[in-house]
Amino acid sequence: MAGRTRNSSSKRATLADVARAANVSAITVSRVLNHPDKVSDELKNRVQQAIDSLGYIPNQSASSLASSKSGVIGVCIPSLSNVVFNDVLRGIYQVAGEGNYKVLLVDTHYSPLEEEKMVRTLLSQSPEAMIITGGDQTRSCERMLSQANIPVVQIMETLEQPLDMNVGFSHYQAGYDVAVRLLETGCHTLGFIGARMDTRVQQRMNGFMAALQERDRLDSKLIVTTPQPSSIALGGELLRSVISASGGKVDGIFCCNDDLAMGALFESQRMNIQVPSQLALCGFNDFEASAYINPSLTSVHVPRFEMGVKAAQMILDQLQERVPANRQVDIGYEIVMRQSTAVV
Amino acid sequence: MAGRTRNSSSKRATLADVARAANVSAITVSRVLNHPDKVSDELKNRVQQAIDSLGYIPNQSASSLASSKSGVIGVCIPSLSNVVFNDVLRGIYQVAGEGNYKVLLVDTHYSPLEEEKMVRTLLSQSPEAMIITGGDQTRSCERMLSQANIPVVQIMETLEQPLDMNVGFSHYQAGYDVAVRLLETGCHTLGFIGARMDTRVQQRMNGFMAALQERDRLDSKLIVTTPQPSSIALGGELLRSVISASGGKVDGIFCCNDDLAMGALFESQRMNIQVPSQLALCGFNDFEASAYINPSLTSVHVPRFEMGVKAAQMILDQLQERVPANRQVDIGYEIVMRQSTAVV
DNA sequence: TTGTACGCGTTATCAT
DNA sequence: ATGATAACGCGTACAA
Repeated sequence: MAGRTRNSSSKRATLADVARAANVSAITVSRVLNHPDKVSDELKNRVQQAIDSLGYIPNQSASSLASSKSGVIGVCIPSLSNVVFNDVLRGIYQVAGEGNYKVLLVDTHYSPLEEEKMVRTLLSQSPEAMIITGGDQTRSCERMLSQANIPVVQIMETLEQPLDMNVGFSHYQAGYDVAVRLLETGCHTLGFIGARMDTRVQQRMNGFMAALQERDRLDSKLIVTTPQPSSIALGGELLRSVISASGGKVDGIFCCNDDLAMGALFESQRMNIQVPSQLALCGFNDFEASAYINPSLTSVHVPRFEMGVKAAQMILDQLQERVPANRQVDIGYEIVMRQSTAVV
Repeated sequence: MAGRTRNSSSKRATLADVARAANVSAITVSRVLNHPDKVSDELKNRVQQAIDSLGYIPNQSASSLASSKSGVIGVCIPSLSNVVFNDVLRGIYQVAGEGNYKVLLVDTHYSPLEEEKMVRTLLSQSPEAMIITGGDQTRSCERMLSQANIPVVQIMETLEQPLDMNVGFSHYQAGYDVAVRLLETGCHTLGFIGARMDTRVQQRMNGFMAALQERDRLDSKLIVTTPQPSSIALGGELLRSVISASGGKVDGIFCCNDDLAMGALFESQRMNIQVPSQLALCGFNDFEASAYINPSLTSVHVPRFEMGVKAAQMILDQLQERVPANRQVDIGYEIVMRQSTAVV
């Protein structure tokens, strides 16, 4: 009873309701909405009025079912808290929005099994395309994805064998390059601190270690990692570990991301260790703070927004049958040398 | 032709396909999926095998249409880049996931008009509930929301007249309290820097100014704002503005968020201004870095994750007909005094 | 416990 | 340019 007082408790208007109000057939209403050019101006006006007065909102489920077009792009990222994905998502949302696609976003918590479950959930929404992070899917997940027969873009890293399309860069090469650059600035004893250790962080570490190994500079005691999620606090802890492992001799550290690097920097300040004269620090991802902190932080800049944009564009191109120029894109990166590493 | 080579290009399996393969009726398959307890073990096994071998994934559009249950919660936030929403979203996703709800997330770019459009888009997906930021909706948006007849939670700030449910805190009171605390630490000339200036930032500013006004300490020249999006770089610029507007006399600044505060801190360091002895700084939102930076940053801590959790919980309670204990929750905040403000 | 018939709201197809 | 009819894939209601 009480609930019946507002007419808002009456059922949502349907195409048929609008059609009745406008004295036309349902399909005409549908056309006004989806192919306005195929309807005469007179009917268009009548229908539009009925739509407005009824507050009609199309039922996308019915539309999807009838047209097998959901207008949804599924997106899988490993973590909602990791700021790195903010920019990527922004790029995806921007392009998707422009193309009138909705984004269904899920968080896999860095777990391939959870990813598999989430992909199943996404696929049940009949997405027209998927964007998924990295290449670490379960077999079953890969199978679902390929059976879905929709465009799939794997992002964040370049893959040897993408499921379909791919936008990213080589974390291995980036790590390798960082080692080389740090050596060039005169570092002698290099360490690495890494948290979370997902496949991409591992690649950075592998590249870094390979470069050192090739030059006979690798001391694996100075490679300190933890599966814990990355944080500033952790950066401080890991810094202490490396310093003590090196007996105080480490003079350059590659931090697997800028959180860790900032933590290491703050901790250095507290320990009265001069950066960069006593200790060089290099981060990864180039957060905004890295450029402004004192001393400013050398970091690996990655065009994350552009990566999101590119991924979404490749999908739209594909969906609109414009064949995308490339099915695999290396978006690159740039090591930005700042005050936390010595001038060469 | 080429496209026909993989059987993956054949159509997605349906309930009927599974039913045929398992030699049962469609409804039985549906029951295995949704009410497994109502099916005999034998049939359950047969059906499950058919499901697995066909790689059947339910069509949520059809399900939504038939049951008018979409399993979707719509979420509106004003910005994907603003880190503040990460934690809130994490809370929402966690609780929603546990309740087997999917989240459809949209970004309104701080524009009520875009919000209205996005809400329309969300509603077309027949969400079972909505979470929306703040109370600054257009009339038309409010109407749609109430006509949708679903639980709606407005988050991030406490509202006088919520559309439905509400979780947040008083930004006005927080700003007021900051002024009081800064005065208590011995500041004489207080300024404010604010960016973006959405309604919540305005509330913080209003509260701050009111406290100063009441104590005859308000110098409106020292209230410096810009509609530009907040950033660390901007914090530095705004700091300079306030300092010059005050003729160098400002000795305490409330920054509308931690980005700005960090920018102000970094700039102070470059200008050789001692924090807090010459200048006290207080931020807002208490990012992780604020606790570790040197000097550590006084800031207003807000339980964002908890806010997201609470909002989602209120919705689940409502959807499961457990009447929620409260329809409006003040999640509170805490001013965390650190090194960037003097000890009292 | 299992099945049949029908409807959910929309669009595709084919007519007019 | 407009309309009638039949899907789309699933769940509800009821029947057996």
